[in-house]
Amino acid sequence: MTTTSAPADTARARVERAALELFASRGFDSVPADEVADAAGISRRTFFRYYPTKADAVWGDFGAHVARLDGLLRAAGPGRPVLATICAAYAEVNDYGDADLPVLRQRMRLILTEPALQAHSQLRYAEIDRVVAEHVARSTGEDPAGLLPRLVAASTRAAATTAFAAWLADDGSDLGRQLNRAFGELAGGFPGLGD
Amino acid sequence: MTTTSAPADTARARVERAALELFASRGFDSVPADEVADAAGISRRTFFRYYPTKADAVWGDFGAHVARLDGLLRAAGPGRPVLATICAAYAEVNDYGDADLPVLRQRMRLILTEPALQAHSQLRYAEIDRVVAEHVARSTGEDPAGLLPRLVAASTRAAATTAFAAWLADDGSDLGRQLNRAFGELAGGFPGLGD
DNA sequence: GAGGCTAGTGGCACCCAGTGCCACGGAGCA
DNA sequence: TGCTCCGTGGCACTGGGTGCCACTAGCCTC
Repeated sequence: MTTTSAPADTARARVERAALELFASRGFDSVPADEVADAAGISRRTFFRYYPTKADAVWGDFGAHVARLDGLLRAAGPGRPVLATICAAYAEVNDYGDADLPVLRQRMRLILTEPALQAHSQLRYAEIDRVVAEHVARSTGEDPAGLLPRLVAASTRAAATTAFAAWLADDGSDLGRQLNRAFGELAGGFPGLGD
Repeated sequence: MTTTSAPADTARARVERAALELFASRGFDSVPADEVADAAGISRRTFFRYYPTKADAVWGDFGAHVARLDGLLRAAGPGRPVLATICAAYAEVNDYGDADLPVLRQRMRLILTEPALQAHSQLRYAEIDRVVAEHVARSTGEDPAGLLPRLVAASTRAAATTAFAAWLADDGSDLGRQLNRAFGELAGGFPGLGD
């Protein structure tokens, strides 16, 4: 869940790199925003102009990420199997080159383990859920605020984050494979649980 | 998701009531902790001894809630259908008398709509997920940190919060019924989506 | 009953996230 | 040269959260 691999030595990118590095080595709560700003060569005030909260610096250009997901879902159009489409879209949006994987791991490790970032993530996930729920609504003709679209959005997102956690816990594994496994279980209604 | 109906005019309970009332009427961010403390007749310092964060005041005694869920799941024991057990446990833990429903609505409306509380909720949900994942692990003999237990915990929780949202949006509806609907869809693997 | 221990409380000072306001400086243009 | 405009930095302020200390009420012991 990040931006492209464009090296781009913009101030924004420097902030993001400094944030990941500092937070990963010393913990999110132990590094004041001032220090990240210093490391990136800007003032604290400017830091908060680039990223509205300290947590946002970890997420990079997440808006573009959501927009990309939205584009893929809209492109898939209705009529195709919904869960499979969502899974494929998640996989494609999170398909990074080998060079970018370490950064992705660092980012996701922070987001999944640091409590403050874990909390913040809910707000970001809500953006994803909105986009996914709209796709389900388009596919089924329901109201995006109805139970089914919301439920599909929330549980596919649960599948995605679980896949991320599993990928993170296993150094050798492939993210796409974990996503497929998780979505497979979900789509099957969890067979083997005895219901 | 709250404590029992015990009226209990303890300072803790007064804080909780004042918090719900003030936050509901003026918004979570617009009410400083000082004011909640004042309204409950205690100092700001003492407020933060009762509740470690301002957000926690909204949740009441959530630890007891989680403990109750854990107890129900352990009591159900392995061998029973897992999703059905989880659904029943969620339903039972959230089965309030008519007198307490308005408070529950107020609480859940805050948690589901106020961004700061939405973010904070993730930390609370993590406690639930832990308990549910352990139950799945007991039932299947897997590692609680494995993909399936985590996935079941995350997606059942997604079902539960979605059910809450639907219940909240529809004044007349019954929470238990919404939970059953959501869990039914989940357990069926979302038929009718064309996968 | 006096002294002492303890738990709950309040006050104070501090750190830090985030924000509004203003001042500065450089780029572009007339 | 003067103008505007934009990005930046500094400053001060609000508010969440915490560590520290002082006070008090109860309770226990001698």
